[in-house]
Amino acid sequence: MGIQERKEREKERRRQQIIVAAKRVFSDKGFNKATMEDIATEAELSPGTLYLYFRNKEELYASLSLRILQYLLISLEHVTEEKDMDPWQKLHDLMKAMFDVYDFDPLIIINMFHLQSSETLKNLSPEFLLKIEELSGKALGAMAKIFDEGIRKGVFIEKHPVALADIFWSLFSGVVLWEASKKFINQEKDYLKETLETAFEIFKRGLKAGPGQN
Amino acid sequence: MGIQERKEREKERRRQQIIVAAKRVFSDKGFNKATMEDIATEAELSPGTLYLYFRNKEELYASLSLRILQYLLISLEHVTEEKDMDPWQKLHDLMKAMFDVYDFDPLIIINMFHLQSSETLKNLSPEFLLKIEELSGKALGAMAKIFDEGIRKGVFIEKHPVALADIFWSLFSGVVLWEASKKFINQEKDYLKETLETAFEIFKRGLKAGPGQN
Amino acid sequence: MGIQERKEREKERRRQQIIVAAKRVFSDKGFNKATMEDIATEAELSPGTLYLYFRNKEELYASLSLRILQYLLISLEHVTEEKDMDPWQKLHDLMKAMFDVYDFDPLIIINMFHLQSSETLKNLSPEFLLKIEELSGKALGAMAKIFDEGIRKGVFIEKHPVALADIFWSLFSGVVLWEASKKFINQEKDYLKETLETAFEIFKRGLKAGPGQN
Amino acid sequence: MGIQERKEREKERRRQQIIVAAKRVFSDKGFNKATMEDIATEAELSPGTLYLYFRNKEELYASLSLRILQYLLISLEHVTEEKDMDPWQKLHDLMKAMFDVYDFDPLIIINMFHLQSSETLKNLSPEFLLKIEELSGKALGAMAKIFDEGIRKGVFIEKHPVALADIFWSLFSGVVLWEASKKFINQEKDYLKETLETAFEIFKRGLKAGPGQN
DNA sequence: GATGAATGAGTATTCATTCAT
DNA sequence: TATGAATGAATACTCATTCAT
Repeated sequence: MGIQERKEREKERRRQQIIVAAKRVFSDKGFNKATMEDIATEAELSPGTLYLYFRNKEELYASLSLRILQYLLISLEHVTEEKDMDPWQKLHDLMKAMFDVYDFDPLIIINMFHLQSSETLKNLSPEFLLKIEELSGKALGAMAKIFDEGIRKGVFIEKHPVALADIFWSLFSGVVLWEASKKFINQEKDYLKETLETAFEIFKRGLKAGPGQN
Repeated sequence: MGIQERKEREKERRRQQIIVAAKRVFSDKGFNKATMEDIATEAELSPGTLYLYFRNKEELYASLSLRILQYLLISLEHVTEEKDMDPWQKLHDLMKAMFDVYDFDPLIIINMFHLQSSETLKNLSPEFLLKIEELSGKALGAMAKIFDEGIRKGVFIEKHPVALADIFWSLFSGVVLWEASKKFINQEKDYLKETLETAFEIFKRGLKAGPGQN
Repeated sequence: MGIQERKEREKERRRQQIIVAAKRVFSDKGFNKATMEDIATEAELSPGTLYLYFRNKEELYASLSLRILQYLLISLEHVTEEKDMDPWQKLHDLMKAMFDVYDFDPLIIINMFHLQSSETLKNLSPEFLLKIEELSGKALGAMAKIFDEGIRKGVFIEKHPVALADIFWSLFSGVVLWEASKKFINQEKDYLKETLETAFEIFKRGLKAGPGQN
Repeated sequence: MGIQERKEREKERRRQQIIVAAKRVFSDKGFNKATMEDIATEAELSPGTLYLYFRNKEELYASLSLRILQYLLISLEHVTEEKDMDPWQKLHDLMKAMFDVYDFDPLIIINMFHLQSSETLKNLSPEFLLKIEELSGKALGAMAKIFDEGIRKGVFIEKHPVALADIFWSLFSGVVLWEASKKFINQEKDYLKETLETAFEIFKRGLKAGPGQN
């Protein structure tokens, strides 16, 4: 049993080693230009070995996104676990969590949007899609819970909490993606965090219960 | 001269014929899985002919996005041309313009995100990047003008108009992309318009000048 | 008949126009890299027109060599026509003729060796091969005649005149080709004429009747 | 170390296996008509494997020439190594070495002229050009050394030894190329060796120090 | 005759994946 | 387990040639 476990841990270590290498290579070259040999070289392994740990290139790629989803989920659970906290404070923490996620790995966030693109999703194995669905479902659910509380307490605008979660996530990911592409077009400096803060402020203001306006 | 002109028009017709075919094929299979032969077949032309009108596959693909950007720009100019219109009304029209764009070609909007991805942008010819930069610059500029007016008239929150334009665009594109990917994960029905309306409402509320809140 | 003739002359003019353009393009890019469109553009004609005057690319290419062979033949006939001239003087004139040919078009001489390569010869139409055979046969024959005279008069070494002509031509073409390739390898200055002179001098000395040596 | 070495030898064996197949196919079809797939089939390998051993088609082709250059160089070194040998004897051995080279691979000599053509040289990688330059430089140098000795000993005509080496090589290669092309034009029998012998005899006679003649 | 738009066969090269060792 | 040599399917792109005008 101890041996079994040690083996399991060893295997997980290898997976991580590969994922770390893959992250570097994919971020550098993008999905198509990155070759399995590049990744193997970066991981100081042989190409064949990668296939002992990942079914194929697409799945290795998707694993990166899974990892950031897991990180996101943990961050979100920290927020939702808190009982009796003011909804505005929770929202504030949620926003902070998103910054954390971005800081954890800005490039892989971009990759995750690539993953979201229908082209990549089409080519994933059903099991993998299921995992992604599960994780992102949980993450969305955690967000929705926060919004739900705020609505029930009468401090957030009365909208469907799931829709609010969707919008919140869309706003975040939209800003990250847009700022990333702006860099290529205009070669601008990195205004992402400022823009994100403004975006979140507007979202917050718009979320506040009370008379709206047309 | 008449002949010159007719030829020019004929040539443009061919370009459109190819673009329409490419749109179908790319939307169906995604950039990588779509082959030039697929597109040629769809356009009822030979592969070689495609290269008489587009330098390469990437540029053909990018042309689709250029087309939607042009459509967007025209829609926006209709809005900005109106003199003496209430900023809220203009914002309302801007939002309507985005719906128009989406209705014009929902799938090609997805393609535009692929275009925005750094991997694609890296492989585009400088001239093309310039065109994209020019068009998206104009579009952003038109949006920024609307926000600028609202700020100067004291009805919009005092933020940098360019940042507001960025956020508005990010929100729109983020929602479209996210809803598109949700379809793959959850196979949900199409809530996009509802979500977009809610998103816009929140944005509008958050934009209103007056005391904000933390 | 006058019309017929004028047409014929007009047609020949076009052929020459194309040949001149082809010469420039082939010399610049080599056979494979040069495209029919390049040549058409250079000749200020359309690609289709080239095919009204030449069956295909190979034959257009071979026509260039035919032209230099014709030039060579004329030069040689000037030499052989002279009656009662000292064989050494004739040999001297023959060598001068080769310099002329080289000066007439150094690059196309290189092309002629390319033509001689089996790859190109394999792909030529039988009629064309026949023309080449005829012309080069005549040229070789003219040379052989010179050597024959020298042998009969007892001033040249007693060898088969055709073999001597072959060797003379081989020496000339070998030096030209070798010097041309040296330019690519060593980027040396152009020693061709000097080398050619030395080569001819040695040949002449070696040709002299009398006791040889092992 | 034993394993390392065995692998190295195995790799070299593969290279040779490919080169041998390439030689057959190129000789048969010429550079352009020969496809990488042809060669792979001939070598009983897959097309992809060729690229594990040669960067591209041009380099595979050039490798054939490199091989004959190496063979030539070794033959020449056998000659130059001999101390205190009569220059005429050395020249005789040099000529014999050229016959050896021709016998070693008559077809590949033809290929070497294709290699020498500027068109091919233009498309070679700098490293490869360097290798060719080095090898042919050494070979020419070895020849020049023989001529230099003969001149210094007063038995050869007083000309620049490098020029003599150039002429010797030009004569040899010119004869081989010309005889090869004659086969296509006249379908003659193979007089090459005879012609070559005569050519060498003339060269030798012309080389002898003493009064020349105009 | 001249055009030049359209053709479509032809191929070098890449790279994810496999499997004998 | 790990290797890495070998595979071979897959495809963008070119360009000689044709033919309707």
